[in-house]
Amino acid sequence: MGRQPCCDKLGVKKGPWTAEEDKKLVNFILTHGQCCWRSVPKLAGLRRCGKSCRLRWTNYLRPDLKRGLLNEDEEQLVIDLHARLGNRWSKIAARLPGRTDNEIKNHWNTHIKKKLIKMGIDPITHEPLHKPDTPQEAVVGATNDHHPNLDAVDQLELPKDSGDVSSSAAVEFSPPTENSSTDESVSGNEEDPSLNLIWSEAFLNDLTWNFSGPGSGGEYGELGFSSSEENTFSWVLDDRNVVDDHRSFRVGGFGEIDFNSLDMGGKV
DNA sequence: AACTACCGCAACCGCTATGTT
DNA sequence: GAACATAGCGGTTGCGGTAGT
Repeated sequence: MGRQPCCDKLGVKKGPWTAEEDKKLVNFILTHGQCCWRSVPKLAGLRRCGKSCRLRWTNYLRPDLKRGLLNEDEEQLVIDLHARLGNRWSKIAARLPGRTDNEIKNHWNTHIKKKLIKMGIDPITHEPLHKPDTPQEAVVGATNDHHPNLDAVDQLELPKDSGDVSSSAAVEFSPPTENSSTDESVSGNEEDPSLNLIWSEAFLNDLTWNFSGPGSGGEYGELGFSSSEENTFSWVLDDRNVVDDHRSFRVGGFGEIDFNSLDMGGKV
C-alpha cells in the first residue's frame, strides 16, 4: 500500500496566499496554538494543505520574524555556519533568530553564493576556487551532503536558547559595531535601532496597534508571545492591511513602514 | 512605450525523520 | 518491531518585479 498523501488533493487551493487566508490562519493559530497541522485547514476554514499552512506560518506569519535582507554580520554568520554544516538550512536558521530556513536558503542562492564566487571562493567547499583539488575535496564538493566536520558540529549542538548569535564560541562572529557601514537601516537586526523601535512599546502604542482579533487576551499565553509580539498581529488582522495583491502585503507588518524615512529621534 | 531577460522570493514537491499505535 | 501518520527539511519551480535594450 502506498503512502497517503499529506492532504486531500481535491479541492485544495494552491499558489499565493491571500490576505483573507492569512487572516484566517493567524486567527486560528492565535486561538488554538500550533498543533496538528493536518487538521488546521479544516478547522480554520481554509482550503489549503496542512503542510502549506505550516509553511506559511513559519516562513511568513510568525510574529518573531525579521523582515528584510540579511545584514553583513548575519551573512558572515551564514557563511561560517554553512562551511560547518553544509546545506542544513534549518540548523543554520536556528542560529539566526527571526530568520527562516527558507529565507536563508534563498539568500544563499541569490546573494551569498554569487558573492563568494566573485571573491574566488567555492560556495560549496569554501575553498579557493582555483586551488588544485584533491580527489577527496572534489568528492565532498560534489556530494555536498557531508562536510568533514559535520558530525562534530552536530555533536556540539550549539546552544539554542540564546537569541544572541555571538554567544556561540564555535562561531567566529563579530558583533555589529556602531560604525558598521552596512546598510542596516533596511535589514532587520536585533541590534538595529529601527528594529528596536518597531518592537518598542512606545512605537506599538503610538500606532495604536491594538490587537483586535477574536479571543484577544490571556488565551494567547500558551504561545509564549510577549505582549508586544501579540500586538504585532494587528497588522494581519487589521483591515487596512487586507489587500488583494499579496505582493504588496508580503512584507508583513513592516511592509507599510519605510525604515529609511522613519524619524528615529523624534519618535522614541 | 514595448519587449525581453534576469532576479528574487514565496510556495510547492518529494523525501526523510520522528512519533504513535 | 512493523506499519502508519505527521512534522520537518531541502531542492526546485513559478511568478511578479525590474533593469536593460
